[in-house]
Amino acid sequence: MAEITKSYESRDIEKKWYAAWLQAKCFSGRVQAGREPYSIVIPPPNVTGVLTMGHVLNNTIQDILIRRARLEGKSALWLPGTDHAGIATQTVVERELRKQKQTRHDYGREKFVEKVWAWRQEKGGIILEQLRRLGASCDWDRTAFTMDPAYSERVLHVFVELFQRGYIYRGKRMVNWCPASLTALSDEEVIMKPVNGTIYRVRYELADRPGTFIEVKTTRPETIPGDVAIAVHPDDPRYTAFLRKKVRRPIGPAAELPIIADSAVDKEFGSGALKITPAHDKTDYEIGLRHKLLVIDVLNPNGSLNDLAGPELAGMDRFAGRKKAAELLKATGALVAEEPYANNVGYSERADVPIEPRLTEQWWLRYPKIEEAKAAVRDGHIKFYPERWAKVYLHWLENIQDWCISRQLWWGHRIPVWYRKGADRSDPQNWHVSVAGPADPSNWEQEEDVLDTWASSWLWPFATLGWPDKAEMEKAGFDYFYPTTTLVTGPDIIFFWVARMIMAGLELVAPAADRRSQIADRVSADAKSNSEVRTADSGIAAPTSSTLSSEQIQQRIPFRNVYFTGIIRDQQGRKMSKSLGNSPDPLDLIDTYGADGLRFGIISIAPQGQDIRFQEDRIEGGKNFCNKLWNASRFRQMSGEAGDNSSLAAIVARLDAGKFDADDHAILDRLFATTREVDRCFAEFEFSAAVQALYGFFWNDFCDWYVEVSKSKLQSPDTKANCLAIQDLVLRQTLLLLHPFIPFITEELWQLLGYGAPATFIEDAHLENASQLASASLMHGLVLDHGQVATVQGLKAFVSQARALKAEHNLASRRDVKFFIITGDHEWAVLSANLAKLVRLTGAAELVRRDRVEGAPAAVTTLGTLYLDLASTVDAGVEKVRMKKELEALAKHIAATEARLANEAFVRKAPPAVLEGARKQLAEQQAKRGELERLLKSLG
RNA sequence: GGACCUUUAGCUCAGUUGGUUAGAGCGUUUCGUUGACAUCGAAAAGGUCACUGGUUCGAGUCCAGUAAGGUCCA
Repeated sequence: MAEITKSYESRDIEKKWYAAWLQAKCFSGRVQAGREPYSIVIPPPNVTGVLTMGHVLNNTIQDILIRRARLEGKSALWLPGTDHAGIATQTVVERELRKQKQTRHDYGREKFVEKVWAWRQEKGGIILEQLRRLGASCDWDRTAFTMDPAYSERVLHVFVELFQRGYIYRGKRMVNWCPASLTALSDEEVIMKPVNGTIYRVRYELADRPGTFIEVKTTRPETIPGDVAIAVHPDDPRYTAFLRKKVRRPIGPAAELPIIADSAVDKEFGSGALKITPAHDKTDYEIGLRHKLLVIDVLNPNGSLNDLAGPELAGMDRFAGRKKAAELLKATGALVAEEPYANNVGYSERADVPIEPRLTEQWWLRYPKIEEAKAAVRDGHIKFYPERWAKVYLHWLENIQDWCISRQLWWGHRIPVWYRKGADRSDPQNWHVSVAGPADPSNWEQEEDVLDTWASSWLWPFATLGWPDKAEMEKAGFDYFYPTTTLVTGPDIIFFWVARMIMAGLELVAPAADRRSQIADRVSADAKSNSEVRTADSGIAAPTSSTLSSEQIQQRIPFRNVYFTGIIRDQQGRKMSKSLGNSPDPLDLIDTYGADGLRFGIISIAPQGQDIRFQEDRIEGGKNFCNKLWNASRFRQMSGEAGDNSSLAAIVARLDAGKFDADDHAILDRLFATTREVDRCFAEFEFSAAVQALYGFFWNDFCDWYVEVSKSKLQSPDTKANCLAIQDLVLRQTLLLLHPFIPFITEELWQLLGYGAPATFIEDAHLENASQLASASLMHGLVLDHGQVATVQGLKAFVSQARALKAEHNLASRRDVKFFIITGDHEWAVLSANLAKLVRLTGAAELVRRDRVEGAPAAVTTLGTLYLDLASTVDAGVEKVRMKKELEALAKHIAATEARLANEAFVRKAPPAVLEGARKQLAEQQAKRGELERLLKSLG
């Protein structure tokens, strides 16, 4: 067996083991009869993405779950991939073209898309490579991409299917238009931002009564050329006389605008009159519809003003146009005032420019299975961690709006709709909707728009598992792995992705049982539908008009648990972002601290459901922990020959129950308790608590105490073998418990210490839970004495007080000091049974029982009064001050405890255990006070 | 305007159904290289648990309100 080197060097070890795992196909998700499946689909990062701290956290958690599942004997699948990120990717490639003074139009659609593919081949998906550095144990052979031919076909199938089911329609409606990306956006892609702007008070002159005006307030004077009316509330007495009169449009092409009454007008806002510009405001558009008003669009798609805005404004950018419009209004005397105004403006999420409400033809989706989607979460078929996100989710579903799924982009899934050439596109008679396209393509032209990226990734959990093709599903193990077990993602995409996947699964996925009955149904029915996707062998669920049953919901949902991570912030609490440059590069962190160090560090600062303030020193702490683990293993290796380490049973067989002392009982008791605690943490998705429990156990209980007492036990041939067996038992279990968190170092140490069968990996071992551990040891006659934990606590406190006594007298480095102790027979029995360890741990020459000690510094412990043999050098004055201080603190505690016990209500109502505890405490405190007082007196 | 979250040591955070003297890591001070580890060890200092009121024998923990900061939705 190779020797463990003095310090842990992560780099080579990580490389070595990742390659070995890949070679052995450790990560491939296989259907294994008799094993419970555990599956996760990765939230597909953008193909343009690079690894951020958010990815590190998110993917580390997924890897932890997957690796733990493997150790528990489950058959685990972690399915990786990327999405094509329509706008982002197209923008990246267009930016490159712009450097050569070219646009996508110089290439044309087909050539441009080829260019994007070329970019993707060369540079896309870097992030998947980076995940390997982190140790992610994804089944890379299954790597999916939303633009893969097979995946694309599934996306189009779904479009056709939902179209046929009546969920998809085409319509001219107001959309959120991004003037930078030149495409429509869904409501979710619009971010409301508070903006400090200006509001303009503008007066419109009545056409038939010059000199009389009606005043409105607007933040957008550049749209006045698009005004078609002035609206007031029908019940507003100020304006009754004005109804049906006309005003002159103050700028832009001359026109007379009717004054109309509509109850949508807010009487309280401004003067109570509203200018109506149907092309550029959603409310105005609706008012316009009600009053059959014209729509005058004065903007070009890129946000500049067009000819309809009039010669003074035409060609100007909308913001320049706003200023110019204000000047024009001023010049004509129509501008009453400009006032500062704070309001919320919608911004494009990707391009970060204000969006324009714009009337365009788009494809819309009416969401399917909304009620079932609510029930799935409300009734606990899908569990959210932390739970509170369920409220956010349900609230969104309560107020859900149709989804604009078309995008005016070239990179994406082109909508599978063809229009008859030269015919009216708004008439469905002239449409052909299918995946394959029309039989006579020369008579048709395909829809130019592509689908929203989320309209492909909402199928991710099942489209990556071969759905809906029966043969592909079989190959991918669909019936075994679906519904997936857990989804790990950020709460920022709860609407974008999580909710939509749930609805998609509920509408579209036919689980095995359903598929069988569907086939039966279709055989009996005379197959009227000749739809290409409705084959009896398809995984697509048949359309249902009735509400899904609870059982159907359980089978169709895409995942059972959703874990929402926190958001990683910088020291000032700001979100980490590329533009702020406040995000460390995870790869640098891996270079500095190791992948394990980074993983351990990030998990230790990520409590469930809370945002995380990033601290590099915690990552350093992760590295230090790895080093500690390394060196404790090294100590084990240097302490003596490895016995039979090849299995838990072999190690347990080496335990000798007759040789157990208090420390042996206590460390195993703590090991079992820690195993239980980590179990609980996994059940409740509390990863940072698990890491803390493991850290505390390993560093404090094992290294600081058990390894130290081992140094005495190993000196004696009588206790050595048992002590080494205990160390092996603890190290073996600790490595298993830690492996999901820090996979590389645990694999290396597992191998170096010989805990596995030859040519196996740590993941081939089975992780025993606490009761399995206990029964394994019971088989060898070992019954753990829980009471010894308290004995060891007493010994620890004793050592600590002895050390403090030395430190207070500046003796930390001296080992020749002698301790005396005055104590009872029972206490002395405990002390003498552990004497060699105690002498070593306190750094003393010896510890001697005495009946009397005079004038020496002392400490009162539960095991007796401890004296430092320094009678000649001690400063009685300083000692007295120290003891008086201690007595003061003690007096306070005694008073508090006495008060509690004097309270009749407490004695009557408190549970017996609490009462007993308080009495015992009081007795101990009083005894200690008595002893301290005696010591003080003896100092004179 | 609605919903949710946060407020505990100098900093970043734990604190599970209320129950001994509220914990950890980092930082700070002092001491220490004795054969696992200086990526370490020992000791110490450091907290009116945001505020006010309530429930209770007992509140960091439960309830109500207030304040400050943050997130999402409209």
